[in-house]
Amino acid sequence: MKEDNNTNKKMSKSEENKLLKEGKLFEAAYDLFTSKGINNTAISEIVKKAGVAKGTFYLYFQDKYDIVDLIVVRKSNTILIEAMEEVIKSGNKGFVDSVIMFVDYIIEVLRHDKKLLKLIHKNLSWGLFDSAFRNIKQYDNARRIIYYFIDELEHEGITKDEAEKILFMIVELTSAIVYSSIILKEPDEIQNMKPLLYKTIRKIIQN
Amino acid sequence: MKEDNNTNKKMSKSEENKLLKEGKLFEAAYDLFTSKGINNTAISEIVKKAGVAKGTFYLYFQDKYDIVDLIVVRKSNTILIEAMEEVIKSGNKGFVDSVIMFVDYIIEVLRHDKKLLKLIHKNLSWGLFDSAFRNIKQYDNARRIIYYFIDELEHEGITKDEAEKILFMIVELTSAIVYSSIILKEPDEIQNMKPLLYKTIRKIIQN
Amino acid sequence: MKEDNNTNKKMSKSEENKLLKEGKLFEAAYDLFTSKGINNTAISEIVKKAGVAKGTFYLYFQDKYDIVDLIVVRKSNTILIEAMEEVIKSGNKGFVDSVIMFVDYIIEVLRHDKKLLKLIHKNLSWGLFDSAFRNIKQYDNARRIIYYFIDELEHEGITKDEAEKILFMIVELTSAIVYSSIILKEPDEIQNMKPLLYKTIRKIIQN
Amino acid sequence: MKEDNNTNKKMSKSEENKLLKEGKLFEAAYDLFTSKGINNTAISEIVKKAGVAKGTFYLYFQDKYDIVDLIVVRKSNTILIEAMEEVIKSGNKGFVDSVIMFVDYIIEVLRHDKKLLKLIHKNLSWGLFDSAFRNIKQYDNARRIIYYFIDELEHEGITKDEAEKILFMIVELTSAIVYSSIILKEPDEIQNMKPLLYKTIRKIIQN
DNA sequence: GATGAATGAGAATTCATTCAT
DNA sequence: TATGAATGAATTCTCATTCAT
Repeated sequence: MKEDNNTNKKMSKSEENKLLKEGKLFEAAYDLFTSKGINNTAISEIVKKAGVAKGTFYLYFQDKYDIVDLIVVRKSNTILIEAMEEVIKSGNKGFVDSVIMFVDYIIEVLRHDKKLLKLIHKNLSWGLFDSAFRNIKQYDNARRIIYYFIDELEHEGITKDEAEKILFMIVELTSAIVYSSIILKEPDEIQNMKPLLYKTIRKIIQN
Repeated sequence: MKEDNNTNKKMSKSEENKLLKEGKLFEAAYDLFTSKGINNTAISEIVKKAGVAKGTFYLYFQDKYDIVDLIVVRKSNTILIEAMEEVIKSGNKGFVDSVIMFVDYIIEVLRHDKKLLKLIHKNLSWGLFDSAFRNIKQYDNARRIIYYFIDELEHEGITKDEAEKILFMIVELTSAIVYSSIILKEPDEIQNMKPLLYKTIRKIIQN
Repeated sequence: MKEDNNTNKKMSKSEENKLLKEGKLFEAAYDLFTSKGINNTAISEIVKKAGVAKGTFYLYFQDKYDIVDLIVVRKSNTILIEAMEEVIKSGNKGFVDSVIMFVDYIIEVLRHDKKLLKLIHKNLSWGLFDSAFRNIKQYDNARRIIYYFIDELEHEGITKDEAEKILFMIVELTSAIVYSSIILKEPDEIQNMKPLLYKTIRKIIQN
Repeated sequence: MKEDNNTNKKMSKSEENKLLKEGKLFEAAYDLFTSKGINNTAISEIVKKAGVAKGTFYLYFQDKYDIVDLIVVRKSNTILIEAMEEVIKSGNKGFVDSVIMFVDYIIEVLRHDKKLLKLIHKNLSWGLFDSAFRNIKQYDNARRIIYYFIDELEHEGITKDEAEKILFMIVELTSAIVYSSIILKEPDEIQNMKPLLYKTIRKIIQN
C-alpha cells in the first residue's frame, strides 16, 4: 500500500529522478555556457556532459535559450539573497551604507566568478529579471529585497516612481562598471573604480 | 611607388570598383543586421542583397563579425562627430551644459533609430571603440572629442585619470538608460528618464 | 468473480473503460488525421487529445498505420451500409438504377466531408478493404452488399468472374473521379462529372 | 581566349559539371525511391549514393518532394512520348484503335517496371502533370499528344469540354486498373483485365 | 580581382517505442 | 491495465569557407 504517496516529505522515486536529471542538465549547461560561451555550446554537448539522452533535454527545456534564462535568473536570485543576508547580518548602519554594502557584496562575488559575470551580463535583461521575480513564487525573496530598497528611498522623501528609477540607475551603473572593469579592465581595475562608483551612488541617492 | 595614389580626383577603375563593392556589402549588411538581427543574417544573404559573389565578401572582410564591428564603429563615429558639431554650433555654454547637450543629441538620434540603437548596444564594447579610435586614422575626430572632454574635466581640477573614469561612467550610464528606456520602456520612457539622468550627470561631474 | 460478464447489458468496469479509451483514441486520431494529415500527426498528439498516456496507445494499436487502417475501414463500412439502406428504402427500381443511386449516395457523402474523402482516397486500398470485409465479423453487412451486386450482375448473364471485375472497375472509376473532381476540381466540378460518370457506368454494366 | 564560350554546342566545364551532379542526384534518388520508398529514403542516403556532399542536394532541389515531383514528371513524359511514337510508327488504324494501342504500350512499360509504377501511382496527381506540361517547355511533346487526342475526339462529334472529360476518365480508369492489377493482383492479373478495360474504353469513346 | 558551385561538419529537433512503476 | 519519463537514432537543413575557373 502506497499510503505515503501524498505526503510532502517523501517524493516518489520518479519525481526524485526527474529533479536529478533536470539538475544534471542545469549543471552541465552552466559549466559549458560559462566556459565555452552559449553560442559555442551545442545541446548535444550538454546532454553528453549531463549523461542523459538528447530527447531528455527537450523534456525539461524548450531550447537552449530557455535554459540560459533559467540559469541567469536562478543565479542572480541566489546572489541577491546572499547579499541581503550579508547586509542584515552586519546590523543597521543607515540606508546608504547598506546599499553600498549590498552592491559591494555582489561585486565581490562577481569579481571571483568572472564566468558567471559574463553570462549574467550578456543575458540578464531587466525584463527577464522582472518577469521572473514578479511571477515565480520561488523568487519571492529577491522581490522583497527590491521592494525594501524602494520603501527605504520613499522614507528619504522620494516618490515611489523616482525611487524605482534611482534603483534602476544604480543597478545599471554598477552592472556596466562591474562588467567593464572586471572583464575588460577598462577603464581601470574594479578596485580602482569602486571609490568613484560608491561616491556616485551616494550622490544619486542623497538629494 | 604608387604615384597616382596622391591625386584626390582620380582613382583607377579597379579602385573605384573596389570601394563600390565594399560599400554595397556594407549597406546590405547594415540593412540586414538591423532588420533581422546579426545571428539571423547569413553571409549568403548579404552578398545576394549586395549583388556580388559569395567569394567577394571574403575579399573585403574576414567574417560576419568583422563587418559588424566596422558598422558599429563607423556609425558611432558619425554620431559622435555630429553631436560635437551640434555642441560647437550652439556656442559656448559652460562645460556641464555642453556635456548634457552632447548626450542629449546622441539620445535623440538613437531614439529615432531604434534598430541602430539595438545594433550598437549589443555590439559596441568599450574595447572595440577604444582600439578603433586609437589606431585608425579615419577616427581622428572622434578621438579628439574624447580628449576634449578629458581636458575640460582636468580644468575643473580633476586628475586625468579620474577624468577618464568619469567620462566612462557617464557613457555607460547613458548607454544603459538609453537602451533600456527606448527599447524596453523600462523603467520608464526615455523622456521621463532624461531629467534624472541629466541631474545625475551634473552630480557626477560637479564635485 | 466478474459475474456480470455474460450479460449483454452490463459490462465490467474495466471493459467499459477499455472501450472508452479505445474510442477516445479513435476519435482523436480521426480528427487529427483529417485536419493535419497522417504524416504530420504524432502519436504523442493523439494521446494528448485523447487524454490518455502514451503507453496506452500501444495497448490498443500496433502503430499509427494500424489505427489509420481501422479508421478507413470503419468509416467506409458505415458509408456503404448507409448507401445500401438508402437504396433499399427507395424501393425496387431495377439493378442499374440501384447501382447509380448507390454510387450517388456515396458521392454526396464524400462531397460534404472532404477531409474524410482525402483520408479514404489516400489510404483505402482494395486489399485492405477486401481483407477486412472477408475476415472481420463486424463487416458482415458490407460484404453482403458486395455479394448482392455480384449476384445481380450474374442474373444479367455475366459470369461471376466478369461480374467482380465490372464491380471493381465501377468502384475504381468512381473513386478516381470523386477524388479528382471534389478535391482538385479537375477536370471539372463533381456535379458536371456525374452525367458522364453515370452514363459510363450504365455502359459498363449493360452489355 | 575563351571564344567559344557563347556557342550552344560547347558548355563550360562548370556547366557540364552542374548537369553531371544534378543527374547523379536524380539517378540516386530514383533508385532509392523505387527500391525503398520515398518515406524510407533519407537525403543523406541520396547524396551518399550520388557521391556528392549533403549541401549539394539543396543546391539543386528544395527538398525531397521537389525531386520526387521532378522524377515523376520526367518519367511520365518519357513514357507518353514513347507510346505516341509507337502509335505513329504503326501507321493509321483509326482513332479508337490508336488510343487502345497507346494505352497498351503504357501498360506494358509499367508491367515491366513495377517500381516506377508504384512511384508514379502514388505521386502523379493530375495537377502536377498539368502544371508541368503547361508551363515547362521541355514537356512540349507530351502536351501535344494530349491535344491530339482531344482534337480527334472532337472530330467524332464530341464537344471539347466533353472530350477532355472522356480523356480524363480513360486515364484514371487505366491508371487504377494498372496499379491494382499489376501491384496487388486484384481483382485479377493485368492480362486478364485488359479485355474488359479495352472494351470499356471503346464504349466510353464511341457514342 | 571576381565568381559561385561545392563542401560537409554540425546544429536543432522529433518521435516511435520501451519499461519500470 | 495504465502510466509517462526516458531514450537515442534519425532526419532535415544551414552556412561559413574554399578554390578552380
